[in-house]
Amino acid sequence: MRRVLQRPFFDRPTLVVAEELIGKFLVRERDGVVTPYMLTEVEAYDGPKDKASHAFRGRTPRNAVMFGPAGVLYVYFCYGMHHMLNVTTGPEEYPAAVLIRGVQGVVGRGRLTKALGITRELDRLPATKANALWFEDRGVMPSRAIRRTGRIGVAYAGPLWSKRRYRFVWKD
DNA sequence: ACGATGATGAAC
DNA sequence: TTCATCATCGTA
Repeated sequence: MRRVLQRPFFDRPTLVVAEELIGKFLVRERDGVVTPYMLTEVEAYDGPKDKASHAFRGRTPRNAVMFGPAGVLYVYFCYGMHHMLNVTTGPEEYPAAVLIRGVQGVVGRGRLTKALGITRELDRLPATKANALWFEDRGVMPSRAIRRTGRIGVAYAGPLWSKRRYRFVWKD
């Protein structure tokens, strides 16, 4: 079984998409080489009231893609040296996305994008076509023991938002 | 614990 | 046009 995840998968509540992405595969094609990576760590950024989300202060040129349709890549540059990879979720006009924090063998968002060669060239590209970067269901059963924790690196948003268990990690 | 390093967005 | 901030990481 090998199925490219389509818009209906992403066009659901962000927390549902985030949890279900664990155990799915992020597939990267570079120079004709296709490499699958099983997703092990993600975070949800959910709606205009989420103080930790880029969308909290409304639509800007950078975050506009979060307000668009689901299943689109959102890649941005942070701390002057790291690229962050997200995929948009939920209906149009509702700003939400899932941050990809780790895959099997590569932990950490900055490291992940560096290892897979992900830059803003991929920003705003659809994640639903088998081209450059996409997601697949390869039939791996999601672990029943997915761990849920607060999100990392968002203390500035205050305890209410940083402690919400919007982070999903494969049980290992 | 802290510096690197630059895009971003808000203020002026 | 400035300026503080930042969904981080490596070194100490």
